[in-house]
Amino acid sequence: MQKTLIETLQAFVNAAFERAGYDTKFAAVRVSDRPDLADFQCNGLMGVAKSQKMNPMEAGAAVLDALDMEGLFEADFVKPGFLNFKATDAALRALVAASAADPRALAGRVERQKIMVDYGGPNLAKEMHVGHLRSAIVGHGLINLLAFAGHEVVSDVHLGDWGLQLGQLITQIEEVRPDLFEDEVLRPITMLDLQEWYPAASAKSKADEAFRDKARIATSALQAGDGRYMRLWQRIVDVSIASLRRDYNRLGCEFTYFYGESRYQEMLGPLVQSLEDKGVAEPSDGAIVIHLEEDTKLPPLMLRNSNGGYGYGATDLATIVDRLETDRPDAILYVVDARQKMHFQQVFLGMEKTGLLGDTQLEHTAFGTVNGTDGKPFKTREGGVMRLHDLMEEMHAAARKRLEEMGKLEGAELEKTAEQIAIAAIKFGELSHDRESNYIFDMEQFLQFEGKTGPYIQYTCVRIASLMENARAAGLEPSAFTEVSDGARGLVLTLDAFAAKLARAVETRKPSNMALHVYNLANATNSFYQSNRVLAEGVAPDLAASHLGLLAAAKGQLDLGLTLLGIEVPAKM
RNA sequence: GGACCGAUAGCUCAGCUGGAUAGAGUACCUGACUACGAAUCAGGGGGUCGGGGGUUCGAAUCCUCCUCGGUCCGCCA
Repeated sequence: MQKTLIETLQAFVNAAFERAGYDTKFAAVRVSDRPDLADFQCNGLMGVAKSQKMNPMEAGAAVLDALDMEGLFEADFVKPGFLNFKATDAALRALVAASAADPRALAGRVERQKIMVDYGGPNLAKEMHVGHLRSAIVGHGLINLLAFAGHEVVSDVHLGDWGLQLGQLITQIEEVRPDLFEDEVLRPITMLDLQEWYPAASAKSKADEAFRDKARIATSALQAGDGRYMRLWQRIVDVSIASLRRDYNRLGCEFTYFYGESRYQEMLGPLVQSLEDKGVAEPSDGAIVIHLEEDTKLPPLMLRNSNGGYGYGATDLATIVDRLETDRPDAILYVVDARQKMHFQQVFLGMEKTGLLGDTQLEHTAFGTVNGTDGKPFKTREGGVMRLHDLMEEMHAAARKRLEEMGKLEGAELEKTAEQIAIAAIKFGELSHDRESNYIFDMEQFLQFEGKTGPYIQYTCVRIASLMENARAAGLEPSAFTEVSDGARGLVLTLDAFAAKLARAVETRKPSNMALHVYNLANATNSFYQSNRVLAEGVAPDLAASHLGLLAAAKGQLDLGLTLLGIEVPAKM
């Protein structure tokens, strides 16, 4: 593994701080926010001065004196107490050489863990809509990043295929389409049907108490394994999963397991019973709950309601127990809406109290809600939710239109590329936002392919690839990067930041760190490309080959970064 | 009533453990295509970082109060 410039520099600075007798906690080196003055900076000397009650200038002089950077950096100590560093040409050349040889060379390694990512989490009988994008895209990006960083990753979609919602749906079908229960006339059920029945059932359940009771009874009957209900349920499952898989495939989301809540049904009774026997769970108002600590101010975790039905508190515990037994993960990440924060606090605390958890870490990798331009949860102009399928179609059509205008592609190739661009726009639009904050979904902005977008980054890759081809045709091949110019400096330093951004993305579970890095890299690449001609009159072959060498390194990292985000790079666009 | 999250340019968002002139994109204005691909690049205008107080040599960042949003608060998931 090749060390990055900043890692190398950090080691030098740490050593100097030690030699000067200062705590290395003050030695942190960062990318300079004043690129006109320096590549990297260390601000810790003012902290040293404070803690040692001395003048920062003295501390700076001491560190400067103790600093040995083997000719790779130049140091400068300025006014209030900033230690500025500039990488030498030799250091920049070495960095590009390593990155060009293998874009993965700069990435650091983590202590390998087995991490389970629970993402997706769609409910049956509902088609996916834009609200499902975040879990799908953030979750999938996270899987790629975690695996690339060296973790062993397994994933599970954790379908909402059980519980009252299904009881409601079945009750609704009983009322409007009793014929569907007759096995001999197996009429097909479509997503369109479910799309109609499900919201109706949900609304009726809120308004109509009699319906609600029937739905509860139906739920219990289903959970008890009633034959008629189970056969209907299975048909709903089949049609729903086909629809879900279609959308997930199109987004490129992969799952180790496509399990649902129903899988744990058999475990619920015995689990709750055993917890009751152990004294962890106890009766409360006719229900069975786990009381959480008083000082947490959390309500108790409900395991079984007063009707004898099991809720998702029990299901979530059973799911964890099952995962601990079968996969033995070191950590389970729940890529789930932030609105469920309290629920996960309850589940995690409840799980601890069972004594079954061991060393496994449970994390709620929460994300904010998707709002419309009015700041309220996203709705289309017609007031409904936008189907994910429709969003993808609209994006595809916009990309197709653009490609037709460009006139470089046609036929099947054009369609394939339009799809790659559409998915890139959607994914980057999602991934460039911090997952924890809410964000505003604006179709106008999604349809934008210029500026800070996925297609912009793809376009950068396509152009560099095209340049490489032209150069080869002209008899020019990339060589080692030797000609360090001011224009190249920014690009090299951006290449250097990859490892730190990757590490941060993995630590914080935020793919946005990588998304923004890839954008910065594309930006730096375009900037360099624009002002450093390769194939032009009067450009010396050595200089051109050196430029190509740098661009090759940039292209390698762009491709890698996009792959990690789950974004494909078209050959042409 | 309790708890959590948020408020940064007209709009959409970055800003890592407090640091040197608060950054992008978009929109607006200007310049660069007989093209190494203009889905690009270069430049310009635009900000009392929601408000008050505090800590500090130094605050968008930490503490506190207030205002305004959003979310959650035992038998839905």
